[in-house]
Amino acid sequence: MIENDYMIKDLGEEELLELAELFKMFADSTRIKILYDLFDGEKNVSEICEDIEMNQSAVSHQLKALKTGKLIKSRREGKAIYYSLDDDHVKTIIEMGKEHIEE
Amino acid sequence: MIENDYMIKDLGEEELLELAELFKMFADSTRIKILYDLFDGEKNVSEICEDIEMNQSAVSHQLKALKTGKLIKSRREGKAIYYSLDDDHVKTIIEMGKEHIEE
DNA sequence: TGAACATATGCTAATATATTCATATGAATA
DNA sequence: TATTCATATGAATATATTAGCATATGTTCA
Repeated sequence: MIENDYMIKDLGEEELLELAELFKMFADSTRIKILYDLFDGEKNVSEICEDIEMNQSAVSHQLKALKTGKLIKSRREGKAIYYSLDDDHVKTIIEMGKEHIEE
Repeated sequence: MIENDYMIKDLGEEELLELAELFKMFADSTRIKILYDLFDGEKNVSEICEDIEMNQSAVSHQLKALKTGKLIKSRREGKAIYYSLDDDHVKTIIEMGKEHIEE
């Protein structure tokens, strides 16, 4: 075993840092509202703003964070840009969280 | 449907806020190291400090956060206090995150 | 090409969060 | 009961994060 002390199992320090980064994406109310809003499917920025009742700038900033975090993807259609979930795990992770708080 | 716009599905605003709070617990490297350390089972504060290489005060502060968030529980044994995971979902949630980053 | 629309982005102020230090608490034992 | 060991806690500081404003970019269409 040529691992660090607390890496006896599967995850090393780097992976744990990556995990923390991932969970940060879910750890903000604006971002989780956006993600949850996209459970429905693709939506453009204006739709998202209306749905979650946040202004365009705040939403755009968080969309960027989510995209950087690879949780959503985008495509342009004319003037609008449509966002959608980029990973099945997003739903699963939120579902797990949901089960936790429901107890 | 007497719900808000973006509450068409199962989760309302309050629950989404709660979810964000929950994911905050996993969104810090010190906390996730602690949680992962406890995958092994019960450990006291000193052991955790050694395992994750953080000083006692920082660890204690984060243990308190995790306990307030109901993710861990504690019991005293003499001078030492032993912490352990308080919920099966903790493992599941981390596992889901792990699967995400492994792709 | 220039106005109008949709979205992105740089900057800033407000706020939140984590770590550290110093010290307090609580339990064991000499 | 005084000391030591294990842990918790309050305060201060450093750092990160967020939202909002102003403006830039890219697209459509008259």
